[in-house]
Amino acid sequence: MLATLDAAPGFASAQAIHARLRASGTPVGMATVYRVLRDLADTGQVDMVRDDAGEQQYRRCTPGHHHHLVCVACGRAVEVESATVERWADEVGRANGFTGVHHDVEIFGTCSRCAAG
Amino acid sequence: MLATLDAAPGFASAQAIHARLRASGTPVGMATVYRVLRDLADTGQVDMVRDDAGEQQYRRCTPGHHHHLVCVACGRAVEVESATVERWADEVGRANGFTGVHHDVEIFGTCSRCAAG
DNA sequence: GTATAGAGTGAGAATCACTATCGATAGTGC
DNA sequence: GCACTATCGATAGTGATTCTCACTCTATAC
Repeated sequence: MLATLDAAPGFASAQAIHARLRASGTPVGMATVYRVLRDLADTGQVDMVRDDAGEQQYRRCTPGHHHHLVCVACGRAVEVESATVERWADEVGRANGFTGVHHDVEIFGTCSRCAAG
Repeated sequence: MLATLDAAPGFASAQAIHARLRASGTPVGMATVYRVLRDLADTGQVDMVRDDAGEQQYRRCTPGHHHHLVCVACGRAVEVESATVERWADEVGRANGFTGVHHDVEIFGTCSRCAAG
């Protein structure tokens, strides 16, 4: 399961993971895929986000707070950390009287490999 | 339709908008709500995001690029602009060889009114 | 004033991702 | 070997969204 996630370059949808497992000869059920993915997401071993189509996308991640730079063409994702944004988000929240502030940041673009053709 | 969106303090789900319209005596169909919302989103008159439950949330927005500071308790949303993040996102994209870079940023927290009780 | 074409609408069916349930099976301790 | 438990896969169910289609309303031509 984790191996399958590792094999993917970027984000993979639950549907895609299920299909890939079946294709590789593992007759795993939809329910199991969702169960395992939810557990992994709970324990912070994978990142879970919703895409525009409403599908849940999972990705093998290093633990800890970070953001992603995602290629819109191939789905490859680069992990990004920045004290700048963390500080900015905190400040914006505080300036508006918000408490318990957290944030989501995603950067999209076309990676050099895809841009090259 | 726009008036109904304007009446909401923050984000409103398609379901909620539909319910509110029906409640206010406008026997509008689900299909129409989604049609209009999609059109409005296409023309940039409303912002469309997906929440964790996979529902589409719509919000009346000022046109142009900006981000939101959203109260997790009441849903109230404050529009936020910052050259800092724009610059940072561009830089991160460029540093990793990405082109056509854009980004999504959402900040969450509890607003002072909700924190007060 | 009447007929017709066209766009827009609402109700309900269909679809899709996801979740809950349930019976079957494998594993464990006695 | 037997009873119990945990886990799994299949399947039915759920809820949001989209599609379909018949209907209505408006504008235009006659």
